[in-house]
Parts: sequence; structure tokens; C-alpha cells
Amino acid sequence: MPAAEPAVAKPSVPGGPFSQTAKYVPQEFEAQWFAKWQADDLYKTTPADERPKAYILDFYPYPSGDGLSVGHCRNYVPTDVLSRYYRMNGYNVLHPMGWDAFGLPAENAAIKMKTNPAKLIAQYAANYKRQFGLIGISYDWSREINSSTPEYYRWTQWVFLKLYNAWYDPRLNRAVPIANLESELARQGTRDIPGSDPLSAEQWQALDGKARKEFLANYRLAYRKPAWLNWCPSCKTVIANEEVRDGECWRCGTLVEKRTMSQWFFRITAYADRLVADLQTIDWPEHIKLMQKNWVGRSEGAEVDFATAAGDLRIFTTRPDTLWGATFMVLAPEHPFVAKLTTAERKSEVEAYVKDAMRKTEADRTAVEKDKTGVFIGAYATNPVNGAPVPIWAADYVMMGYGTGAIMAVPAHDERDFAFALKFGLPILPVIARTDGLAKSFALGGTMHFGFADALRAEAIPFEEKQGSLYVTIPPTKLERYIELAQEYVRQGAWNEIVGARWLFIFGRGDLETFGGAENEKRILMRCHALEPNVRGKRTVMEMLHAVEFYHDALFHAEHGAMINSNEFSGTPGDAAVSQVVAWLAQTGKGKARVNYKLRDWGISRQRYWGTPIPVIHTAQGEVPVAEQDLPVKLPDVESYEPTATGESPLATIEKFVNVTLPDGTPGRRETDTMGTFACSSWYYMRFADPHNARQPFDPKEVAYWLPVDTYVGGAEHAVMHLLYSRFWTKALYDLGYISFIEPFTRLRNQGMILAPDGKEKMSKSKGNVVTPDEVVAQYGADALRAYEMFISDFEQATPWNTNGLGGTYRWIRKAWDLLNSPAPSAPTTVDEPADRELIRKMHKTIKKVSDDIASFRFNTVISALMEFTNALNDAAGKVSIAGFEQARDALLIMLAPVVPFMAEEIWARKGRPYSIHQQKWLTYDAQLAADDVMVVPVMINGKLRDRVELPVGASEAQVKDAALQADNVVRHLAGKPPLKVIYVPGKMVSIVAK
RNA sequence: GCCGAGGUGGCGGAAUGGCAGACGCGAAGGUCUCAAAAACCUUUGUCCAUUUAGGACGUGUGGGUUCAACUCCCUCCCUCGGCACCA
Repeated sequence: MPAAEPAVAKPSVPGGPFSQTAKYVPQEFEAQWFAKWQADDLYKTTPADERPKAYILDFYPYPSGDGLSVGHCRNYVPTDVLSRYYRMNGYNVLHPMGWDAFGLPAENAAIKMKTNPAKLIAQYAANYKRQFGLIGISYDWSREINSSTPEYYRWTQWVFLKLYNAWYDPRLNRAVPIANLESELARQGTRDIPGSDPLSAEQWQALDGKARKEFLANYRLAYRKPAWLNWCPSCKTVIANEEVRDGECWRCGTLVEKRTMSQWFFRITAYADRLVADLQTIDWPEHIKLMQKNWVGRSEGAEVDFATAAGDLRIFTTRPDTLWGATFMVLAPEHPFVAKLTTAERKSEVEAYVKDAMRKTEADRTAVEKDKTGVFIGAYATNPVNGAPVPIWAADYVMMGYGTGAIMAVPAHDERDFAFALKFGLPILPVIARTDGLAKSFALGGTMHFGFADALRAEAIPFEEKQGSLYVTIPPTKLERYIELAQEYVRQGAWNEIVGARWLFIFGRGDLETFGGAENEKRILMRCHALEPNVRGKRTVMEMLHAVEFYHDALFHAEHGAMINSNEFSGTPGDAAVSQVVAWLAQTGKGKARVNYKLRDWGISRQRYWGTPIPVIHTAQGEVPVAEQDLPVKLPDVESYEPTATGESPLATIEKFVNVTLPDGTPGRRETDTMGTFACSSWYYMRFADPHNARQPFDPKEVAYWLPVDTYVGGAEHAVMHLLYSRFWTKALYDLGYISFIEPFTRLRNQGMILAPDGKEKMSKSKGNVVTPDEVVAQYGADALRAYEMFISDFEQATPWNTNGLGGTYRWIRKAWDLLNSPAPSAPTTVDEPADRELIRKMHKTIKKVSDDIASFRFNTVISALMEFTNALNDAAGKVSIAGFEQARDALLIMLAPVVPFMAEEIWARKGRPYSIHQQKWLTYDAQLAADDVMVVPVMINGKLRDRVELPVGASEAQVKDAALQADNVVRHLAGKPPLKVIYVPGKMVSIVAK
């Protein structure tokens, strides 16, 4: 780490040390020191300079009325330690804080308390700020931002306009101005634009202004389209997902309905591939990257059209090789074809089902696997590969937002389809061969002639016999032989079947039916029904087979095996099946390859007051974006913050806000939706680089210096959405030339949650189990709280707040205080030189451990290393030289500075050293002084630890092995047996293998 | 349901293929004290042995890879985070 001179603070105001008490009484000096640091601007960040920079950022919080708990401090303390550590290492550090002030909690609080949300936020933020000061967090408050101020949201609106005026050109693979598209359309239509609906230049020119705008909406990065919302018919408002409990409104308990309204979206899906690819360039926890990748959910497959009475029904499938096994289709309940195709006699049932399904959340719809629901709509589609009629169902396990909202169900090879088909008695036809060769047969007692068991034994075909029935697992090599035997032994009027690697029903010699294809399925079922009354209730062959527990693992699989029962494609090997079928679909015009994403466009519209107004005006000629120079579109004051009965935001009732006249005299209505708060948080980290700029969102020079964020820290609950949206905005602004980096957060770390003291509950005011930093600071002081927050557990792991441990940390700090404040011990009569050397060795080992662990977020072991060093110093007192002791004491004090900044500063002042300890240089680690001169090598025999040998560090392999073989307990355990193998892992271990 | 994380002494946790339990809490015994508190010292995974030496077992469950597994692979169980309008 390069060491540059730290910035020099302003001339010191008088003060410090603030206490002369010998005992550790943190309450006597902590608040005074914080006031002095603030007065001196000790933590004020300077503008861009030639020093290396470190931008260390905490997720900015919504300042809740409840204030901070000790749980919240879990991330603020460690990032503060990290910031202080970087400052001491000569970095120019940006460590700011601000408020995510818009959104539902503030609005709901305002409605409840009948106060302006801005006032509430100001009050709550002031409390947070006070608490941050209490625990010594070194934010530069001159850079404080608040997302709900016009100074800030003006630029959120500015980004909206940039996205609105851009489109994603798939040929350049980046966003470009929408004007480029308009001129291309005027010149040559959509001819060269991949994936576009055909439109000629002439057709474009013939469109009027409004129609052109509607066409361009298909391309803009910010656009409007109809989408579903939760609607409470009693409150007459749109309600958030969080406000829906078991399908009911959390306020009034009314059943929530779904409504469609036109909503604004950002086209994040255009960036899907880049959002995945660029994950490689950043240092984030692997599991977070994986979650983002899965959230984007790229899958390759095909879209295929199934003909229906209402026209082609387009489905998306990742398994086009299973098309021949499609035995029904499933539409999302909200799919437009449901209404179009439902037959008159099914209508009431289908409508009831759809209404019910629309109430559920997505998680509810896909949950509870045993309880698949759905309804037949009475209509059929035609499978394009074989002309087979396929019944169409509506079921809530299919989502409108994924693929085309319609699937072909292949129950033999899709788990959800399998469960659904079993429940509703739909045929299940295998069309892909198993890759493991598992074949089974259950010979029910009385169906086979006497001697069958002996015949199987003679052929070495394994089986189990229970209550007269045979459970046979047929090895692949014996399959043909089994078929012969079964024909020979099956009784007249009975049958034997084989499932798994083969699907065969054996009714007698030469009387075999292959289970494959719809016709055979029906015929087999009829014959079985005729022969055996017990199976007459079974609606399909598979249902009949599924009644046999023994068969369960052989009936279903989702592997990529060779195709079977698929006409001319039968026999196509598994690794080629998908690509060959896709090629054939494209060639015959039945379908085509398609890449699909789980990721959906980002909906930003909120029918709420407390958010950034969307800067758009609606006119008879279509929507018009507000001109950049007319920003911000300010939130007007309103009487009531509650949404209107029409579902619009309260803004819709403010005539002065809504009605506008454009410069050319055209009357217009302002958009009254506001943006969800993820918009505000998608760029705030850029604003911190230049937070008070009134002319631009930020000075490009400052952003070029400070961004990207070097270390970004917050809860894992934001793993996907906030982080994905921020990455998207960064890439869009990069494409449009405003910034020069493609990823906003170079290093990301997530803190684990601190749970309530009594177990597994979260801390929450309603449960009354919140521990506040205020009460802990009052009792133990801020430094003890800081150290304990670090010590409590691994940074990323959730853990309960255990107050017992706090006392131990406090005792350690007090011990360190006594040690550092005590007068220099008198020189020992004889200086123990090895002890002297040992203390300095421990010091350098501690410097390394503490430095490495702070930098890599292992804060709990930072504290344990400092505890060990404190203990080592106490043990060494009076035994080592005064010079050595003082050197080690000073090292401890410097290392304590980022962790317990108040105490370190107080001791520093008492020692008369120049203010401030927080501007001192960090320590240098000396590998030679840290090196051991002896090593203890454990010796294992056959994996069990038997002895240890002590040797000088430079000992050769031969010397170590020799010593190991001569160790007392090793000799005893070998008992004269020669070692077969002796492994030496240098410096670590000797492992002996002996018979 | 889908995606992700986790499960180690009485408790928080350490150890990322190489001595399981660092560090801290708690507990037991001791020193000091008229006494208590504080502080300090000793012990502290379980079991067997105990005079010493030692030995067996042990990181949610069951299996596997390896000279060596808390660590890597597979099965199952349990807990937690997210699932697109809470942020």
C-alpha cells in the first residue's frame, strides 16, 4: 500500500485529553472527542487529488422513525474501521452517507401522523446522524444527500429522460439516442433491425405523430405498457405486494383483486447478457453473482406455434426435443387466449378459476407442489409436429411474465407437468430414453405361471419376493431375455409390464404392446381395464403404473437422452436432439430458436405521492418528455397523501400540477405516477462524488476520480434487485457517454443479520426486542460497542445479539487502557532476550494479521488478534527491555485507533503526542522479525495424530522425517512395523502410512 | 415451489485439504478480603484410564474421494435470506 502524507487537519481547537481519571470511563471523553473531530473537519474528504483514492460506501438507508439498532451497526462499524485504516495508509477516502427518503414507509408514516413526509424524514435522519456520531462513524457529512429533495431528484428525472430518449441497438450492442432510430426508420424502415416487426420507410412516414410515438415505445429504454397491479376494492387503491397478506388487504382485510393500468418500465432486459457477462469483472461474493445470473435466467430453446380456433398459440420451450410428448397445453390464467378459447359450457368454471388465481402472489402460485390447480378450458390446439389434438388448460403454475405465458406440457419429462397430469388424469407419454438404463418390472402375485422366480434366478436377474409378488430390477444386458421369459410365464388373462429403459406391456406370447404414442396408450389402458377390475379407476397408463410404489424412480426423468416415440426423430441421440429439432422447426416454419430470460423489464410506476415525479406530459398527440431545462418537476404540496379512489396518485387531484400548456400552446396533463425508490438508489453513489452540483448530476472529473465504488457494503436482502438495477443504470449511462466505467461496485460485501438476543427472531419494534446503540453506549461506551460489533461473529454470518460477550470485550478494552496508560515498567534486573525477541515477533505477526484481516473483512479475528497481543504485552511486562516493551505498546495503540477511536485518541493526548492519532501512519510489517525459528511438526500414523516433533525452521525433509520416525509415541505405535510411506508437507505435517 | 446461504463444546465463534475447538462468554476450583464485588491464577469437547503414560469418540444425517476431510463430491433432514410495488 503506498504511503502518502495524510491530509493535515485545520488548526486544532483546544481540548483533550478530556479526562484525567485513571480508570477507564469512556463517558468522560467520547462525546467530547467526536465534537472536536467534527469541529476540525477531521473526516472531510478533499476533492480529487493525486493520492490513491478509496471509495467506501454503505448502502444508504431509509431513516426509520425507530432509529438505529445494534443490528444496523453491524455494517456501519466495520466500514468505518476500513475507512480509518485506509486513511492511515495514505489514501484519499470517500466515506459518505445519505438518505433513501422516498417510498412507502415514509408515506405511510406521513398518512398516519398527518404530517409532511419531508418533515418526518428530516427528523428521523437527524436522529440517525446523532446515533452515527455516538458510535464514532467518520462520515464526511458535508456530502450528505437526500433522495427526496428537488436538488437530488431533479437528476433522477434527468436520467429518466436519458433513458426515455435512448434505445438499445442490437447491432451495436449498446444504447444510442432514439433520434438515430427515427432517422433510420425514415430512411429504410425496420429492414435491418433484428427482431423488429416489419415496417417500411413509407409506412413510417405515413404514421402521424402519435402513432410514431407508440411505435417508438417498443424501443425506448423508458416506456409505458399495461401491467397488472394489486387493487383493494374497499380502499380503492393500488397496494404493494407487501401490503397483501394471504390475498387480503392488510388494512381492511378485503380480498385483493388484480387490475391492469398503464405503467412505466425501464428496458433492463436489453442488458440481460451484459449484466451476466460483466459479473466476471467484479469482486463480489460468488453466491450473489450466482443469484444475479439465475435472476437474469437466460435459457435457450425454441418458440413453436400451436394452431387453435383463435389463431396460432405461441409457446416457449427449452426442450423442443420433447414436442412429441406434449399431451396438453397450459396457459397462464391471465393469458388472452383463455378468454378467446374457453367454450361456453366451461366458461363459468374457468372464470372463477382465473379470478381466484389472480389474487395469488407469484410465490404462492408456484408453491405447495402437492396442490397443483388448473382448469380445462374446453378447447384444443394442434401439435404442429404430429397433428395431434392437445387439450388446453389454464393453470396458475404458468406465469404470464415468463416466455409467452403458454407452455406445451410434456408430463413425462417435466416435473411440474408430471404432477399436474397425474392429478388431472392427463396422458403421460415418454419420448426421451433414460440415460441410466434403469428397467423394472413388478410381477403381481398370480399373474405369472409357477416357476417364474426360478427362471429369473437361473438367468441371474435380481428380484425381491414379497407376499407372492416379484419386484424385478432388470439389468440392461438381460432385458431381451426377460421379455422372452415374461412371454413364456405370463398367465392368460393377466399381463406383465416393463417400465423405465423400455416401456412394454406383455399380454402373452407374441402379444406385446409398446407404451409410446397416444393410440397405444389408449389401447393398453382398455385392455388392462378389461382384464383387471382393480385398475379400472385409473385414467391413464401412467397413473396405473404410478400406483406401484416400486416404480416411482423409473417412471419420470428430465434428462437429455435419446429421442423415442418421436416419428422420424426417434433414435436421435440426446446431445444432438435439441439442435436437430430446432433446425427442423425453423426449416419447416413450425417454430424457431429463441433465447428467453426470466428477467423482466423493471416497472417503476407507483400510484403514490412520495416519489420522484415522472417527467412526462400527456397530450392528445401522445406523450411529451419534459425538457431538460424545465427540470425538476417538483412535487407540489398536497392536502392528503392518500391515493385517489381511481387508483391514481394524489398528484392527480392537484389541478395546478396536472394541467400544463406546452410552449406551442398544446394543452397537456402531467404524468401523475411517481418512480419507485429503486430509481433513486440506482445512481446515488455517483452523486456522492459531487453532491451539491446544481448544473449537472455530477462533475465528470470528480466521478472519474472517485468511481467506481471500491467497497460497497450492505445486507444480502438487496442481493438482486437494487444491485442489478444500479448495474443497469451504470451501463446505460456508460453507453450514452456520461461515465467511463461499466460496473458501479468493484467489491461488494454483505453483512449478516444480528438477531434478537433471545434466539432466532429479527429485532423489531413490534416484538419489543430491539437493542439500541444508545443504551449500549451509555453502559459500556462506544468503543466497546464497536469492538463487540466486530467480534461477535464472522461479518457475513447471521448471529444473535449476545449481551454476555459484550462484557468480555469491554474488559479487554479496559485491560488495554490500563496497560497503555500505566507508567513505563522499571527495567528488569536481567533482560530475558528470547522474551524480548518473542514480543517483537508477536508484534509483527499481529501487524500482519490485523492489516490483512481488516482489508479482507475478517473483523472478528482482528479483535481476537488484538486481544492476544494485549495478553502477550501483559505477560511480557517486567520481563523484557523497556525499549522493546514501549515499541510494542505503541504498536498496539496505533492498531487500536481504527477500532476504538475514542480511547486511542484520549490515550494519545494523555501521552502528549501531536493531535490526531487518526492522522498517523499505519505500521509496517517486517517478515524477518515475524519469522519463527522453531517449528512444531505434528506426526500422524494412518491418519491419527500420534506425536509432535520440534525442529529448527530450516530443517530438511530428511531431518524432519527422521525425527518423526524416532518420536516416542510413533515408535510405540509402529511397534517395529516398517512404514510403507512417509509424507512430509513442509512446515505442516508428517503423515506415516503403515500396515 | 424456484434461487441463494448456513448447521462445529453449555453459548458466540476459530480453523478452506494438513494438530478441530484460536479468541471471548459461561462454569468449577483457588489467591486477595471481615465479607462481597472487582482483579488475578488454574481447569474446562465427551467418554475410558488416571499413579504416570495414554486411548476411544467427536464439526446436522448417511455414504464417497484422500496418506489426511469442518473443509471436496453425492443423499437426506433442519434453519435463515430473496422471489420483481418494503427497501
